[in-house]
Amino acid sequence: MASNIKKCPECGGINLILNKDRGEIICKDCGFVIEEKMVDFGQEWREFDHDQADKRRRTGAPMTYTKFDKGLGTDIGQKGDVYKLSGKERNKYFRLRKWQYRISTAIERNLKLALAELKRVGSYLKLPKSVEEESARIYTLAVQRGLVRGRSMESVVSGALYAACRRHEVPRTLDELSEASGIDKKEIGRTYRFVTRELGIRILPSNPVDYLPRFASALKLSAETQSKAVEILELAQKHELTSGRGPTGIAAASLYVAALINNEKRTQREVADIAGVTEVTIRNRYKELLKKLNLKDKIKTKKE
DNA sequence: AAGACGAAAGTGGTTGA
DNA sequence: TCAACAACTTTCGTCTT
Repeated sequence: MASNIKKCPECGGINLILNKDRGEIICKDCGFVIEEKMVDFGQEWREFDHDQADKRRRTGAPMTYTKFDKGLGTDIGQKGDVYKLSGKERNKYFRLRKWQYRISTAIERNLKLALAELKRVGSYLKLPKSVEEESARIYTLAVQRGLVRGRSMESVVSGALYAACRRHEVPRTLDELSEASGIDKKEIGRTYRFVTRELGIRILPSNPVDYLPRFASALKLSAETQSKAVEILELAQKHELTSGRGPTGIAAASLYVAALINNEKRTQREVADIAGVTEVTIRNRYKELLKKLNLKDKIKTKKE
């Protein structure tokens, strides 16, 4: 705690004065300006009771796409002032209310359902909040563009989630999403492509490296093996072994090789199951890795 | 006996005419 | 729109440890 007390660097005094108006901290003893041009993040008003708080606060709850109206609901009022108006004006209000109701219910009812589903799948896959937000945004856009028509709501939700995962570099495989949402893998892939194309969302081809940590921990591999796998992967990318191949296959093969080198052998079967590819694919990638990267010697020396 | 390896045939998706 | 094609899977038989 003692180290937390600020001392004046000039004279060593501890009588520092915070001058909020000027944004400065000044040493009372020697007048040295320790910090200046500070930004005051506090509120500049005071609240003594709830009424005053309501009046003085200028912000509300944080805005979020995971609420169907981004957390900012506004209705055309029903009670109070309306009844002070008469005749025409009052009817106008009622008409507006009716229209707002009609417009909003169609889209919002859909959004409410979809976002509930989105959260369910998201939490099942243990996705970070940022990804949920992103996919909610994508879904909202899709609904507004009428892209859901003719497709099941669930599949579009899954597609949005998949896209969001990719963009945030926490890729989940289509299989995982399929399992979590109960939607056919092909269907998710289709809507994913459709939605991203229509919305002009640019997705980088997913990087095998992003899969490594998850696979590695699922296989209970050591951190060294994991970083070894990253090394191998980078080498592989230099030799252009990665383009055109499925990223999961490459990631799996790198892990498999890395495990061999570090004497943490896993069977091809185990690695394949977790990565969601077959042994054959791992074998093919594995073969290529050995050939191009001259890793054969390394494995042998370890074995001996 | 289990795991690794390889060949052959099948599948879904992309591409180019 | 259709055929060719590459990547990946499935299946199955053989080899190694």
